[in-house]
Amino acid sequence: MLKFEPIEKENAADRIARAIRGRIFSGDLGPGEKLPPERELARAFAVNRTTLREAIKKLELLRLVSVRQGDGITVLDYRRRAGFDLIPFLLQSFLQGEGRGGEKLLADMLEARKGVLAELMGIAARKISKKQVAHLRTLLDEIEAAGDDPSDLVDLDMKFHEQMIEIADNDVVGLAYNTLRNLFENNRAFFVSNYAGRERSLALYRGMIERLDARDEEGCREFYRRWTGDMDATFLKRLNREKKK
Amino acid sequence: MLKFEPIEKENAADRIARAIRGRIFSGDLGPGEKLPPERELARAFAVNRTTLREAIKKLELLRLVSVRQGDGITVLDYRRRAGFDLIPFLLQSFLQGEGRGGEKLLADMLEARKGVLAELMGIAARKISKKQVAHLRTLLDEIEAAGDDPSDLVDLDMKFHEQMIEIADNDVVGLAYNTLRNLFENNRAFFVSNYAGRERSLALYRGMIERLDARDEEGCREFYRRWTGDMDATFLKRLNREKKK
DNA sequence: CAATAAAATTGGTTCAACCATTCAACCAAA
DNA sequence: TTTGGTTGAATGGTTGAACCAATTTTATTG
Repeated sequence: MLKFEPIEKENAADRIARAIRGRIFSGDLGPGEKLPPERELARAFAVNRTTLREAIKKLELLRLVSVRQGDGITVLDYRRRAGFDLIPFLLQSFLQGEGRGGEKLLADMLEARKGVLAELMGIAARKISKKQVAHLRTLLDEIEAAGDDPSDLVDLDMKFHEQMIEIADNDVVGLAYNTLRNLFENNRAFFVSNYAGRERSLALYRGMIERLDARDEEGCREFYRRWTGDMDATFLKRLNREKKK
Repeated sequence: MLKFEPIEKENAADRIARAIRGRIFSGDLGPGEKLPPERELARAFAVNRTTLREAIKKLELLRLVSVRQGDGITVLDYRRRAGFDLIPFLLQSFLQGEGRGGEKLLADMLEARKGVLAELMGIAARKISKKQVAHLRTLLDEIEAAGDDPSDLVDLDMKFHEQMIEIADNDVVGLAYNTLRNLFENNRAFFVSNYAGRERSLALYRGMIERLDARDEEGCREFYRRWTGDMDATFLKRLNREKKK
C-alpha cells in the first residue's frame, strides 16, 4: 500500500518567518542590524500588522531577533544566542540553497550527531536489561528480513535508534533526539537518498547489540563513534563529488 | 561593585504560557487532551484573545501543543515531541515545585550534560592549536588567582567552557551549548549554591589542558566524563540529603 | 555644555468583525 | 450497506483601527 505522510500547512506568519530566517542565515541580515518597523514590514509583506507580529514572535522565540518597545527589531547573532532546536531550520535553509557555508554546517551536524548518539549508546549500555537485548535481536531479524528499499531501511534504522532511546531512559537525551528526529523528518528525502546501505547498517546493529549485551559502555560509545564516523566521511565525500559536477 | 543582570519582563502572555506549561509538566493536562477554545481561554485568563494567542504560540513553538484551525488546541506528548530547548523550562518548573519526578529529571540532565560536554572536549582536542592551549593556560592562571566567591568561580567555569566551545569550532555543538547556557542563566542561583568547590574545578582544568595539549581525544572525553560524573554524584547526594530534612 | 522637556518613533495591547478550515451530522447515489 | 457530497456549527486565522507605553531623538532652557 502507498504510504502517505500528513501534509504540513504553512500559514502567512510561517512564510514570513521563513523568509526573514533565510535572510539571516544567508548573512544578508547580520547581527546588530535593525529590521524595518513593524508597520512598514507589514506593508512590505502585504499582511496585517498582527500577522506580521506573529511571524516576528517566532523569530524571537528562536532567538534570531530581539524586540524592544520603542527601539525596534534587532537581528541577533544566532550562532551565539539560538538553541539546539534551530538546527532543523538551518538545514532546511541550506538544502534550499539559501544558506552560506552549508558544507561546514553539514559536517558540524554529523560530528554532533555522532557524539550525541554515541553518548546515547553508552547510557543505554549501563541500563539495558536482558529482555531489552532480546527485543533488539528480534528487531535485527526484522531488518535482516527486509528488502533493499532505502526508504524502508531508513525507517528501520530510525526504529533501532528509537528503541535505544527507550532503553537509555533519559528524558533529556530523548528531547535532544526529538530535535534530530525532527531534522530527519523535515528533510527525509535528503537522508533517504544518502543512505549508506544495508550491509553497513547491519554491521553496526550487530556490533552494538553484542556490546550492549556485555554492558560495555565504553565499547558501545567507541564502536558507534567509529562506525558512524566512517559513514559520515563517506557521506561528505559523496556530497563533495556531486557538488563538483 | 554590585553586579546586576538585565531584568526580564514577564508580560501577560508569558505568565499565561507558564501557567499552562506547568499544568502540562505536572501531568494535569495530558497528551491528546483539548484545551478550551481561544475565546474561552481568553475570557478565563481575563486577557484579550490576541494576547492569549501569543501565549499559545509560545507553547506551540516548544511543541507542547498543536494548534489546528477548525479543530482546536491539543496537548502533545512533550517527552516525544518537544526539542532540546524545552529543558530550561522543565528545570524552571521543577525548581518552582510544579513538576513531577524532578529528581529523575535532574539526574537525566546531569547525565546528558556530562555527555555533551565530554563530546565537546573530544572535538576540541582534535582541533586545538598551540596558541589556544596557551590561552587556556592564562585563563587557568586567572582562576588560580581568583578568590573563593562561588559566584565568581562559576563565572570563570563558564568562561572555561565558552573557550572550549570556541576551540571546538562546531556550530551545532555551539547551539546545544547555548541552550545549556540559557539553562544556567535562568537558574543561576541554583547552580551557584551547588557549586562543587574551587579545588575540584582546578583539578579538572589542569587535567583537561594537559590532555588537550597532547591532543588526546579519547583521554579528554574520559577524563571529563569521570570528573564531572563524580561531581554530579556528589551534587545529587547533597540534594537528596537536603530533601530529607 | 548639561540637564530637562517635548516630540517623534516604535513596539504592546485591546477590541470587534469577518475569513478559512475542520469536524460531525446528515443526505443521496451506487 | 457503503461511499461520496452537503451543510452548519465550532474554532482558529486575519484584518483594521485605535490607543497605550517605552525608547530615542530633538528642541529648549539654564
